Amino acid sequence: MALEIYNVLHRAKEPFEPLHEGKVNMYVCGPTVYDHAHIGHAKTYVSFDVVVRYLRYSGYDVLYVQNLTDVGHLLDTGEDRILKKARQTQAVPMQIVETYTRSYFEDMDALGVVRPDISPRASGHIPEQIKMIERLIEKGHAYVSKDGNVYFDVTSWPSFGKLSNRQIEDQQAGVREDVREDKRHPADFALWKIAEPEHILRWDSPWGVGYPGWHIECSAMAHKYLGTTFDIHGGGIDNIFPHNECEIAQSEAANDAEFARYWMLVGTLMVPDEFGIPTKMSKSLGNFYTIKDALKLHRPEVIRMFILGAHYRNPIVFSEEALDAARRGWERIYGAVRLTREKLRTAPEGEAGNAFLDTLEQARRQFISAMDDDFNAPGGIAALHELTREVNILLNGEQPVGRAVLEAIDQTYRELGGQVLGIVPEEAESASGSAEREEGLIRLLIELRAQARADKNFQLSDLIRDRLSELGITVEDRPDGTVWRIN
RNA sequence: GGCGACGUCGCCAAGUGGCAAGGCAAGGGUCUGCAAAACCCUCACCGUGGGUUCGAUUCCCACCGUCGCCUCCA
Repeated sequence: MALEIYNVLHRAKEPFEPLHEGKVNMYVCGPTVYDHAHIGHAKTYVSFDVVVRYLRYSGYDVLYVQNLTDVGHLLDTGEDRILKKARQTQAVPMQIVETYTRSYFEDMDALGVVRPDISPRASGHIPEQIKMIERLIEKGHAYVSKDGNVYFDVTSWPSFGKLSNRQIEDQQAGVREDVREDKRHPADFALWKIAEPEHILRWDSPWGVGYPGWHIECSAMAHKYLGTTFDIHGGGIDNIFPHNECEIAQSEAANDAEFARYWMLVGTLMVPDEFGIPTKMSKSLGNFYTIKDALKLHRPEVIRMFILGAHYRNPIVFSEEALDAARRGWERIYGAVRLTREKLRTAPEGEAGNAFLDTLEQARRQFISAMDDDFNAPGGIAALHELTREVNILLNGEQPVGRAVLEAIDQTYRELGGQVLGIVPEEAESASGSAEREEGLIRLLIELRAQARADKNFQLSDLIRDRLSELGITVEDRPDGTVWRIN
């Protein structure tokens, strides 16, 4: 079966057929860089990371663009998020942007999220945005208000609302309307705003000194780097309205062409509130848990395992217990990988045990069939778990296993668990000078302990094991020797 | 009020018109000097009520419940 994607645009799974064979152009809405990223962001970007990795694994040439919003994203009060943070910390706006952009990449790198090919910033694409706004005005889809702001005229675009299936007249008009608004229709949205004196993030434009609306950046930058029509647009489901909807309307109105062909939206990460009711994790609610904090307690692979344990479209509820369960499941898989690599150190040459290659092939097929089904990562992980049982049986059994088979096992884990899902580390632990020395010392202690065990001096052998355990090193005795790992 | 998603074993979570993956936890074994790990065994009739069908957890309707969005949020 070939790849199918659930297209939010049509609320159905559809065979994936890129515009240009073998090539995928993809855009994902990135973060607003005014604070550290939290694990809700991790869910979205790890999810799309796996999408990109799997597409590449499947042989597609992917161009992945993910923007950074650094201007125009306003608060209820009308204040720009970036400016507010700058005022609070007595910094200039671009310092804030730089600080949190670096923080964002630091977190994503730590989580093993492959960087987008292009990470365009809104503030770096003001001319492109102005140009698009001009086109919209020319075509009669936007107007300059009496206060000098430019708005998109939703009544000029009948298909407005097609992604979220909303009829503008059905919405409760004025629910959160700004009383100062000078729009023709409550649903009209800002393309360009005239800057108040204190609004120092400002640019010249045909309509006066001001700044772009939030939505126009994605349309302008997607157009610049991916063309008028591209394959996949991704983001969090919480931005389906108004943001994604506005992107579609203004892009299709300006370019006379379909915007994105497949829309993929990721379910929200929730966190229990004080009463235990799941609530969306968000910066504004203040109930967020930063990626940096999560990484202090958990390995990146475990955080990925937690996120990928549910299908990307579904919401997940965050808790330490859930992360803990993910950790145990991950340890099971990684334990088999480690055992494989340990055996590889001393494996005999040859094809012994090569009947196992069928099992590997079957696991790969199962994995691919899950991932081809709208990137069903939980199904992919299940395939890995089932493989892991077979690997454990093989490696703990009596039959000799040759190097060829061990290498094939390792390779399967590297590709499916490493390359695609990013939950299997490349190498055990890094081999820096001090790490090598540490490893040597641990092996020395294990040798001494083996001697103590041979002498039935269990008091000493247990002492060594206990003291190593206190240092975070677990020792396991196997029939063919002792293995160890750092917790 | 409108739009959308969801409700599957103690917990997490896939899935299918024809006897319900996987993980965690739990109980019982095997192995071990003792552990640990691993392996084996045990552990669900799919929110409620209707309907369609030879047959529904899977399709349709209603209801109950939960969440998201309705111009701050990945």
